[in-house]
Order: sequence, then C-alpha cells, then structure tokens
Amino acid sequence: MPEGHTLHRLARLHQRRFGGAPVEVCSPQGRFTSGAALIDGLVLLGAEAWGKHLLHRYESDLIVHIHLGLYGKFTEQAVPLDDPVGAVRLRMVGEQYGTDLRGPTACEIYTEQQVDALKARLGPDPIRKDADPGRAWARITKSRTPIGTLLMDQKVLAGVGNVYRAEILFRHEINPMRPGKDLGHAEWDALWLDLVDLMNIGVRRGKIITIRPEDDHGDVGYDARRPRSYVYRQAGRPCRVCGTEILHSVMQARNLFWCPVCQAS
DNA sequence: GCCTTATGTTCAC
DNA sequence: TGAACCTAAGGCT
Repeated sequence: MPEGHTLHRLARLHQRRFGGAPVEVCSPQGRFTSGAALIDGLVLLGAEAWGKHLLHRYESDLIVHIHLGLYGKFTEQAVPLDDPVGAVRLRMVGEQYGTDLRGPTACEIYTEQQVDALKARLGPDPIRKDADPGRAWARITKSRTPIGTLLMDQKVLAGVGNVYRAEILFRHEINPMRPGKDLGHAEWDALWLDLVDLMNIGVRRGKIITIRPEDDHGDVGYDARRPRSYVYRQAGRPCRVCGTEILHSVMQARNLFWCPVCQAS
C-alpha cells in the first residue's frame, strides 16, 4: 500500500541493505538504462522519503527520485539474484541483497535543485521529525475546500493517501465534506498528532493499522478478507462504533468512505 | 485463466 | 472530467 509509511519503510530498508557501500545498478526493462549507467558501482550515501517520494543519494551528487504511483513495488532477494522477471525498471544489487523495482510512476535522476523544488511544493510529512504542522494548518484554516480533499493534497500534507484520509476523519468524527476553515485549532492539533502516531505505526508494522482496541470486537460479523479498517472499503457494512451502514461516494475521482452518524458534520 | 480493482499523479481536452 | 500510466492481487468462472 504505497502511502507515505510505505516509502519511509523502504527508505529505512534501503539504507540498511545498501547504505555506505557500492551498488550495482541496472535497468533490465531498459527504461532507466542511461540513469542506471550513471550510478552503477557508486556508493549509496543515503535513502530518505518525503511524503510518497523516495530519494537515493549516491556519490558524485547523483540522486535517484522514485515515485511508486498506484502500482509500483519493490521486491527483495538475497544474492545471487534470479534473472529479472517482467518489467524491472530498476535493479540494485549490494553485498548480500538485491532489489527489483516494477511499475513506478517515476524513476529518474534528480538534481539537488529538483530535490529542493520537490521539498518546497510538499506539505509537512507526519512521519518526518522535521515536519511543521503549522504550514498545513495555515492552508486548511483559510480554505473552503472540503477537509477530505485537503488531506489528500500533497501540497497541504505529504504522505497521506486514501486509506489514512478515510480512517483519520472517522477517528476524529469529522465529515469529509466539512470545509477546511470550519476545523477548530484543537481539532486539527489532535488530528495531526494522531496522523503522526498512526503513520509511524504503519512504518514499523508495514501496514496501515487504525482500529482502536476498544472497537475491535474480534471482528465478529466482519469479513476477514476485507481490510481491517473503520470505513475504508467498508461500504454497506455496519459501522464498528454505531452500527450504521458505511457510505461510499467518489470524490475527486477517489473512493471516499464515511459513517453518516459518527461523522455527521 | 480472465475480469475487476487499487493505496497515485500528470496530462489532455 | 477522464484517460493514461502499466502491476498485482483478489474474486469469479
């Protein structure tokens, strides 16, 4: 699930697997061949995530920018690696492990100026310790745009995706259509702190976990195959808190889920 | 095996 | 507003 927690988890993994040593880099699929040739054999100095963006910094000021988009995935193997299967955009091989990247929206060489521009256009990332939530609040508090749209806007908040959007609004009993400027400051502070908590749990656990223990009744009556969530992909099922049927609509071409009673306004 | 669907973003009309 | 990107999992036959 590529929301921000996935990218931060990958950054930590890549740092651990490849950081501080030379990396063999290639593009079996061929769509990153020239970029891969520039960094092949160089030492990976560091990996970090900003929202849903992943950056690999190599010697010689060379930076790889990766965005997974909807489909992108990394897979990992111990060396020696099997021959690439399918469209592998990027293969990185270190001393003990190698990783393949398939289906990303972006995998390209970035300059430091492009990195600066990226950071400048992204809102604060709840997973980053250097994040300033005041920047997000400044935009939200003066906007008539629905909070459900603002939370998904990477210029407002970096790293929040459709699952965290739906779940955080449920946890704070906020209707997705409420205008940003109608959020109270205390309400926003609580929402931000909760995002920091939940998204860091996501990084540690490798999946999105949002259900409070007191609302988790052993999932009696719930479909174990479905995501364990309050509202995300729960349309038509009873709300875990009040039993009302969870609703679904499409907002800005994205699936939106909410409880009409718990999130009445 | 085939069809639908998805956690995201950019671009064209 | 919709298409494109182009992968993989899950549900269905």
